[in-house]
Order: sequence, then structure tokens, then C-alpha cells
Amino acid sequence: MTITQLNYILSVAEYQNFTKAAEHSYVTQPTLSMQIQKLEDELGVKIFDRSKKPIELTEVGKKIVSQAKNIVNESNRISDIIDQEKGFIGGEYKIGIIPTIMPTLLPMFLKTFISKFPKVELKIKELTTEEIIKQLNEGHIDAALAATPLDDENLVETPLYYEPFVAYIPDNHRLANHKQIDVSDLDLEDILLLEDGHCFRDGIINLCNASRHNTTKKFKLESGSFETLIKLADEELGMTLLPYLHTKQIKCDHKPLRHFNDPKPAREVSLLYTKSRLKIQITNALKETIEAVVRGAIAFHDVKIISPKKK
Amino acid sequence: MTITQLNYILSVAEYQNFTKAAEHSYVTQPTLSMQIQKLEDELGVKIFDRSKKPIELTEVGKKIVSQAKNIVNESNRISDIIDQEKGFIGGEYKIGIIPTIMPTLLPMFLKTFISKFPKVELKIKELTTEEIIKQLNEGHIDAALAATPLDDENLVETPLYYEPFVAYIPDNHRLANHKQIDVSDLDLEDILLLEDGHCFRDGIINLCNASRHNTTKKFKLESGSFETLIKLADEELGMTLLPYLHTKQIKCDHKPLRHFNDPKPAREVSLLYTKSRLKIQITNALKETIEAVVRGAIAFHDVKIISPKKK
DNA sequence: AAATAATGATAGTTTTTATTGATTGTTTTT
DNA sequence: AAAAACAATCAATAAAAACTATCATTATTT
Repeated sequence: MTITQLNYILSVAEYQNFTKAAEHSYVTQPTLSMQIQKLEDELGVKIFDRSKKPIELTEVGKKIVSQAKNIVNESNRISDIIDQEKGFIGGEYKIGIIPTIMPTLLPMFLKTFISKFPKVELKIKELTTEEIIKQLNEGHIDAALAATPLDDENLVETPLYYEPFVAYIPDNHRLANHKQIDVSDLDLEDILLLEDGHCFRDGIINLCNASRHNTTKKFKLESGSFETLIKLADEELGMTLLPYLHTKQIKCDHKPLRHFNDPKPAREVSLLYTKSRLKIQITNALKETIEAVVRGAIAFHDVKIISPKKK
Repeated sequence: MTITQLNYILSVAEYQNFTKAAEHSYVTQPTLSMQIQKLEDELGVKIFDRSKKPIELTEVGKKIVSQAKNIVNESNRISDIIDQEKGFIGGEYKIGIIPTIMPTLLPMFLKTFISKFPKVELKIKELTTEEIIKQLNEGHIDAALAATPLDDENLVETPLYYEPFVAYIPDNHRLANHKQIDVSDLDLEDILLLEDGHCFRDGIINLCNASRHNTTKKFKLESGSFETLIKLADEELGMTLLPYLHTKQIKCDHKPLRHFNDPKPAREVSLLYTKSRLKIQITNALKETIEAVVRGAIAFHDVKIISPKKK
């Protein structure tokens, strides 16, 4: 049994196809086939059921693949040790960020990070929370920034900051004369929401469900960006809720913003990574960089964390 | 990097000698030297400091070896998966047992176990608690039976039973007329103890220290077996303390045994194994076998666990 | 101080293993 | 029924691991 063979079975398990797996492993298909056969012979069990199309894992195969992941992860950590020894913080590092955090948080730390760790090749992808969980677990990204808690037992969540929700209320709105608003004032009926798939949307739905019980409603409008929501609100089509950091970018003179009474509803924004702790030095470097820039930007609030998960 | 190379460095790290490591790896010394050099070249660090005699690990080397142990352990678990799949419970399985548990517990489960799991080749060694911890961590034994808690973070302790201490008090002793005795009655001065290195001895010293404070004492006599202690006690040289299971083997007519008041001081006897969970099926099989035979033999007592560790 | 033993590195060969390109046999799609 | 997709097989070759023999250096013994 070799680490190479284990990588081969992981690749086949992922692509469910020997040829594609071979390409991604930079070997030819026969090489991969033969090595996997060798491993199967050595272990005396079939790992793949080749009669199924696309190819499937056998029952033992699933267990072996799961263990193979452990072994491969542990092996990859050797290079972490070497990097740490050499004080080297570098290499490719892929981050997934949810859309509602991306435009505000990324500009805050990106410049600092790349100048501080010039040898790290950051690859940033905008992903939904769902995709983040999947890609972290499959090892396609090294870390992610998302709203938490997600309660995925394979993932580590390191909270970075708590970002209160802020209401954006146009002049004609029934709440326009409130200086501060309360969660109980909210009515899902007249709130403009992001389109389906955004966890900030789900968070708001959770928030409203928590205070009222009429869960049967037709949403008036859905959009993919806060800019659109703000414009729609300005057209007096309803109010909307924004994450605190986003409100700092609003440049109009009379800000129709209302803060919540304490405890303010807020989302917890965390750095996520797997328990495998691969590239942990870069993860730590990233964490510290973000924490440093965030420390100034977000004041301490009395907050109540809203779950970002769809129910 | 291959698993073979990792095994080679583990072997050298253990034997601190390339030639011996090679022998234990069933290859010639040049093979081993070359493979380790290759690995060092690949990683770009020296794992061993060959200038020292005997050979030593470098600082990075220590970290690499520690990680290599993880990788090798995880690799070996693949065969566990296969064994489990095939319903195979067998192969070599080494157990360490402390001397004061060996003569009573071993006969109780050995016959049952070997008839139930005939394909397991049990190798049983009598070891002190100290040796057990060392050999478990080095992977020389697969499991052990010892008094716990040991608080070794790498080891898993599964308590099997709680075995009360029973006093063996000769007729001339000051406590001879007590029907039940109390911990506070004990005086280390007149207790016959096992020789140094036995954790049952340390347990008793802890027990007495817990109740009295005069820790400055010269032990009158020390022996390696309970039989000797009993004979000496019969000669009216003092009392002694025995583990409960041992008292069942005493065949004399008037048993000079006294039980303790509740909560009876007791030792916790556990099955120990490492977190690597290698050969976990056999470990579980062993655990269940022992639990089954012990369930009948040891009644439930109100006990207070005495630490077996030397302070 | 010289001789001997121990130990790890090196050189040259042999054996084993991994990989490849070409090909074949199935199965699935069109 | 033909084409495409896909994994297995084969023979050839490149790569790697292992071996025997030897050497250089460092301890130990005489």
C-alpha cells in the first residue's frame, strides 16, 4: 500500500471515472487502473464496483476511502511541518467566501494579507454556504469565511466578529418614525430579501420566525445584491435589512438606517477550516490578519446570534 | 514520500542505529540509508543528526517522526477495516498485565477468550505500570490491564471493574478484634508491602497518606508476591492489604480477612490501549470477554478509587 | 598509539515496480 | 446499428528500490 495508491482511489472516488481521475492525477488511465487493482489484490477486497455506471464504491470501499482521506491528510501535514521549520508561509491557498461577506470584508484584509505574506497565492472564490461546506470537506478549498454556526462536525469555526443587522427604512414605511427598532416590529411581508440561496436571507427569515408565527407569506421581491435592495427600498417598495459593515458604504446624505434595540440581532462571521489542519500556518496568518483589521471596524455590541441555516 | 520510508525513519528513531533498524525492517542497511536520504532530500531537511553517537533526531526530525507515527498508524488501520469486513478476528495481539492483576484475572478469561477467538495469537507479558505506558506508546503491546487512572493523554482507559482492598489481619494485630476496619485505622508502619515498583504498593501508600500525615516511615518488609506477605502476616509480623480477587484464593480455614467500611478503598482495573485504535476489534473482543467473566465475580461495592500513581 | 570493531555512506548491479502507448472488450448513447 | 465512452489488458520501458561489496570515519580495545 502506498500513498500514491491511496491518492488514486480518492481521485476515482471523487470523479467516479477512471479516465478523469487519471487526468487529475497526471497519470494515464492504465497506470491508475493497475495501481488500484494492485491495492485491491493486496487488501483482498474490491474497492470499486465497476459493474455500476458511473462507477461506485463498494461498502468496504467507502470505509477504505474514508480512512485513505485520513492517511493522505496526515501525510500532507508533513509539508506543513517543513514549512513551519523553514518559516515559510506560502503556496496556493484557496478561500471560499459567501457573497454577503465578500464585498465588505475582503477589501479590508486583502491588501494587508498579500503584502504581509507575499508568497501565499490566494485564490478567492465566491461560494454559497452550502458549497463552502462541500468544498471544504472535499479539500477543494483550504478555508472559508461564512456566517455561523453551521454545526458541521468536520469543520472548525473560529468566530471573527459579530455583525449586527441594521434596518434600512424608507420614509414612507410604517417604522420610519422609530429611532430604534425591535425584532418584534419586523414583518416578513414588507422586508425586501436577497434571492434564495443566500444565508443572510435565511438568517432574516429565522429572525422573523423567531418573533412571529405567520410563516405563510409571498415575498414581494428578491434580488442578489444589497445595492438592488437599497434602490428598491428607496423606491418605497419596502424596508430591508443590511449587515452592519455594509451600511458603512452607503453614501447618501440622509441615511435611512435604524439600529436594533439590544440585544441586537447579529450574524456571527467565522473563519472555517477542516479538522485536518492542513496549511494551518496560513490559516492562522489569515485569521490574525482579519482579526487585526476587524478589531477597529466593529465595535462591541450586545448581540443575539441568528442562525444562518435554512430550516 | 512513501509509507515505507516513514517506517524506516520510525525504525531508526527507535533503535538509534541504522544497521539495527535495517534488520528490524528486513532490509539491508544501505537500502535504509538511501531511502532516508531520499526522504530528507525530498523534504529538504535533515531528520537525523548523524554526528551524534548514538544517532539523534534533529528538532524537525522529532516533529516528523511524531507525524510519521500518525500516518503509519492510520495506514495500519486499513487492515483493521479489511479484517472487520471479513469478520476476521485474529493475528498477533500482545497484552501487558501488571503483576498484581495477572494471577487472578488472567485465569478467569484466558480460556474463554482463546476458545472464542482461536485465530488470535495472544502474547501476554507481565509488566509494571511504567513499562506498560511506555510499551503501549511505542506500539510494542496492543493493550494492557492495569490499575487506573493513569492520566496519560495518549491512552484510552476502559474501566473493567472496581476491586476493593481487603485487609489481612493476623490474630495478634491491634486491629484483630475489629469486624470491619476503616481507612483511618491504617498505619503504614505495620503494613507489609509489596516491593518497590508495584502500583498496588503505591496505591496503599496513597491510601495511608490520604488519612494520615506522617509520611516518614521505614517499611518493615517488602516482597514481590502476596503469598509471601500472607505468610509473613501469619508469622504475626504485621497486617497486609490484598486486592479482593486475591482473597478468594486463600484456602485456610479461619480467614483473617477484614473488609473496609464503605466507601471501601478500591483500585480501578482497566483495559488500556492507545488512541490509534489499531486492532480495535480484538481489543473490543477482549474487553467484552473480560467484562462477561468479571460481572459474576465482583459484586457491586460502594468504593473510593485509590490512585495507583507514585507521588 | 596501534589495532579492531562499529557504523553509516557510496558504488555498481540486479530485481522489482510503476508508467506508458497501443489495443481490446464492454457498456452506454445516439 | 453505429459511435462514443470507458475500463481492462499487454508488452515495452523507465524508474525505483534493494542487494552485495567496499569505503571512510569514529569509537573502543589492546
